[in-house]
Amino acid sequence: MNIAIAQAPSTTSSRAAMSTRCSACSMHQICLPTGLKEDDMDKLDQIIGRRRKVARDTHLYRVGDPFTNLYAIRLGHFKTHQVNPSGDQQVTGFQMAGELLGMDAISTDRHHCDAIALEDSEVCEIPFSRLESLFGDMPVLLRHFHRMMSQEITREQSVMLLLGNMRAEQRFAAFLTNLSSRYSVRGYSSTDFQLRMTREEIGNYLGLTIESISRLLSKFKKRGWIKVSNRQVELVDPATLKEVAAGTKTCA
Amino acid sequence: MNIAIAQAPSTTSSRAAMSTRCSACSMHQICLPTGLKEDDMDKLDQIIGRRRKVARDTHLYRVGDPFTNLYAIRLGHFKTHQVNPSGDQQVTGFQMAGELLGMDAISTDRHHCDAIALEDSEVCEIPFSRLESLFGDMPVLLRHFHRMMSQEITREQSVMLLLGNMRAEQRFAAFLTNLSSRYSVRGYSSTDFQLRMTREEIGNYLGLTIESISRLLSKFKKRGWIKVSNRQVELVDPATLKEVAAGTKTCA
DNA sequence: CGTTCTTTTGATGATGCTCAACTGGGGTGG
DNA sequence: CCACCCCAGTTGAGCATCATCAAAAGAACG
Repeated sequence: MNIAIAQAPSTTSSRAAMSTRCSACSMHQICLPTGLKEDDMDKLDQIIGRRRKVARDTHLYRVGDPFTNLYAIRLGHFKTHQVNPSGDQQVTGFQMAGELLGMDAISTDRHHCDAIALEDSEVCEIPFSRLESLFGDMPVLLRHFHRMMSQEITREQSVMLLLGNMRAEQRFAAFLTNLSSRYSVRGYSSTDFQLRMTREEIGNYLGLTIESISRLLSKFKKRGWIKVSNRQVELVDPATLKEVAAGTKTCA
Repeated sequence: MNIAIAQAPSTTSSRAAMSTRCSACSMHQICLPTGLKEDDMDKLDQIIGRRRKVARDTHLYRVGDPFTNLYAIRLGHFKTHQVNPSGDQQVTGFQMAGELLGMDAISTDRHHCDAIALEDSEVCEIPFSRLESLFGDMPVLLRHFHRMMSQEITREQSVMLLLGNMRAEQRFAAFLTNLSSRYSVRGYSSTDFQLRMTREEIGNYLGLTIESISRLLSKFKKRGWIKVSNRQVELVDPATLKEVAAGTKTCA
């Protein structure tokens, strides 16, 4: 709960435009420009104002902030969370490179959640009104934008399934499996990765307590399904984890 | 779980185009054509192939069905649910007139959930590819479409908050309050309405059992917050219900 | 090397589930 | 018209899962 607001002297330099272009970005096969031809990608490049650094534990935006930009993650990891009237939070997602942040703000022109960097990260700032002005001439871009919004809807539906129907160990197995496949798509190891989030954040996301997460880690480790050392995780038996996630196998 | 597949002889007639137009529809202030001028609304009308009746307990679409249409609800109520590999379901939402169904299918061109009518209903079939062809010339339509997708994302986020953080009574109060405000927007009573869904469906949606729902109804009734007779509900003390939903008040 | 924060582990308890029996309304058929 | 059935819903008793509380151990950091 200790959100460091430290970002002091780097602010100006961090907002300076970096010369990186979509076509040179390793995420362009996943991110917004997917499917675009060279010249269309250039047009998109031109409206992307700046690449912005976001230091670990700092906010990219907060609930209530006016909505002007979508953000594409170039590098790093984020979490988003909602806050309800009585003050407790719900982590609604963990986002990684190539994913889009801020789509929930379109409906009301204000952000509905907080987005916070889990590590030092970089995002591309996409002014939404300028993006809209491109849609008329670039149906491919529009199409892919719709796919990304739709994908977000689908993702949230699976979280609803997870929170509404699954037991603790099933949720956690699903969580690990999900991370695994997302890293795999990005060309990283699907079996070895660092958890960028604390146990508390994982627990919050999965509707469980930090203690439960800790116990689940120990249990899975004892079963020989994973190896854990601090934040470093190795999925020793991904197949079994998938079965547990699917509910076809219980660890009694 | 008994899904009647009866719809036999009415099929052909039910799919016949009805002459109802967006401009004449009571939902056009809420639904897709929101904000459109007369002539733009006409263009939209022209691509909406048919108004289709969907009998109670029948599917509008199923998981895996190819995606060709979005559906705007003209009349009636629907539920959507997901099914996971081990066969159990999660109701992901209850939809009413003016709301859009099928947006989760855009990303993969296949439906990700089942949509089922809770009562005899009517939908407008919106061929998505034809809708896309309108976007170029009708920025207002595109804008509102984005708002509706974004709204769906926000809605699901609040369900995540509900499932992840709230106690049973809080969830149920939030559920009633949500229905109340949606009916209010549509010009119906915000305090008197029929539940179109079974206790089981409510429970599934809220991550609770049918027995819990029943007990909560009794408890709220005993407290004098609501009146219940079968599916008919009256919110006697909506203010308190909102407090309970917000978590500022517990019923110890 | 001490301080602080995160994580682990244990003991206890409450919330909501499971199982079971019962109630009541609506439809059907004798 | 009444008896019956069937299904949705209600209510109760016992129990499991996971939360809560507490304490100790381990990592991170100056």
